Amino acid sequence: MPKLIPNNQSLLELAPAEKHGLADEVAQQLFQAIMTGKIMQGQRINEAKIAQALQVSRAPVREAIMQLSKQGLITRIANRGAFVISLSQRDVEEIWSLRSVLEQFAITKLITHATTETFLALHALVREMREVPLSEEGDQRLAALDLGFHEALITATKHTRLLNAWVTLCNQTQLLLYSSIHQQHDPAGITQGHEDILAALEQRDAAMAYRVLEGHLNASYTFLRQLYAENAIPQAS
Amino acid sequence: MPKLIPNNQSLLELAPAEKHGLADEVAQQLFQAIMTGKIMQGQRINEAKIAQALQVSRAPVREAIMQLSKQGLITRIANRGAFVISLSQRDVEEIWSLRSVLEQFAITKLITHATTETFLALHALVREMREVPLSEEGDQRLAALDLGFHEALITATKHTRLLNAWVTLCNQTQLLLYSSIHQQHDPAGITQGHEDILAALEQRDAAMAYRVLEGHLNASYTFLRQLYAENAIPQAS
DNA sequence: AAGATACAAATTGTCGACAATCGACAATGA
DNA sequence: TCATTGTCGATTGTCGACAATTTGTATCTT
Repeated sequence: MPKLIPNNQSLLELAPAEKHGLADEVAQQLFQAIMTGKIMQGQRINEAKIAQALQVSRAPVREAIMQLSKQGLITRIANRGAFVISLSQRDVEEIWSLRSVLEQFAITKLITHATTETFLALHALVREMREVPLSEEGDQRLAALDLGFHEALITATKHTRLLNAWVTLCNQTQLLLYSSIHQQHDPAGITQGHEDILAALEQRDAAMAYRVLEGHLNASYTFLRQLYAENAIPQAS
Repeated sequence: MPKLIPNNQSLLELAPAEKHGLADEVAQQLFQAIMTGKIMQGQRINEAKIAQALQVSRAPVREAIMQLSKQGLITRIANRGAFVISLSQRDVEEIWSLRSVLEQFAITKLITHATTETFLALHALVREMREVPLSEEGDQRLAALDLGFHEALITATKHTRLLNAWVTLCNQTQLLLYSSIHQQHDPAGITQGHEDILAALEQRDAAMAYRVLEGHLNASYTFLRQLYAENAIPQAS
């Protein structure tokens, strides 16, 4: 795959460890294209065109499409092709409600099992968030760090199935945030929310942690709901 | 695909609506082979051999393998092939803990949103369970109905992401039950558990429903733990 | 004998070509 | 005019062959 952008680092380290050669590179390219909005929600993905654009055969493209389908970003319909998922308001409700459940479960586990290394890592993330400048790129970075903090929570539980389920939701969350919103609604509030969650965890205060997490997630959810009300979520097809 | 068993009905109706021709048939065959223990836990899956056995090319076999990988039954490692998942005691703990979380979430939703049709369907399932005879086939059937009841709970929420996440866990649960256990440990207890859950739901008694569900899941979990202690879970490689 | 190296076999990854399928649109008939 | 049917083009599904990678084995070296 000669062409293409050299920038292959994913903002979050959610990339699977498995590497299937070309297919993975294609998958990353598609991933980026979807996340940055180059391929819009609901848009069809043509195997042949992608293959030609990336100078590979259709086989790795098919593989990449199936990978992304596994990650919840693409829907495949038999004999009709692959489409970037298109998220309705109802989908957003599903995503946030399930995320809430999964993250509460993570907190339950961490309340009793969190180690000092976990806290160290989380503190580092919070610190990093504070130093993000207030610009458009900064907001993008902040959104990534936001999800990164939540991912760190999930990862710390060392519950692989929990992580898998969550990552799917995370990808769909990212799709919403990256592709449509280029402006964070309350940077300080997000960072503060993380600090509160972390504090509650360190004090082993489950009830407090639940409450803060709930509020934290609800904030972004209501923000998105409003965007839908304003028809600010672009979609194709 | 000329050969192969005509019996294609899945016990549970978990088969995806998408049909990719040969690939789906191969997937079903593999699914059955894994579930019935013809292919053991941890065993490698050779694309060429499957292709030859089923008289198809490797392409649909690869597709089928990826489908099953998406469903959590197969692990793919780059350049090394696909393997049936092999479940350790820790994995079982993960599966049951996450199932518990997801099903509790389902119950939470149903407490407020369950319709009369939902209750009708659940009652029918319970009734069916009572009529299952006490034989080895009966036990297999009972295990299927058991999961079917839980699936009905999840489906009733109409939360597609919840269902997706749960189905993956359900497949892995089935793998354990079908492939290794041919004897139910407490048929009456299981049926009773379902009745209790249903009753609690109809009375809109959330606390009771949680308690019963928790106990119901814990019973099968401790049963499986014991099987592990007795080394009764066969695995290859 | 233990370890490293080079080769051979087996298996997956990729390719280009062909077949099957679906959707759109034109032709046909009432 | 509307509904039905048939054809065409575009796209996905399948195939067999080849390339790349890994694994196992035999050989060589110390």
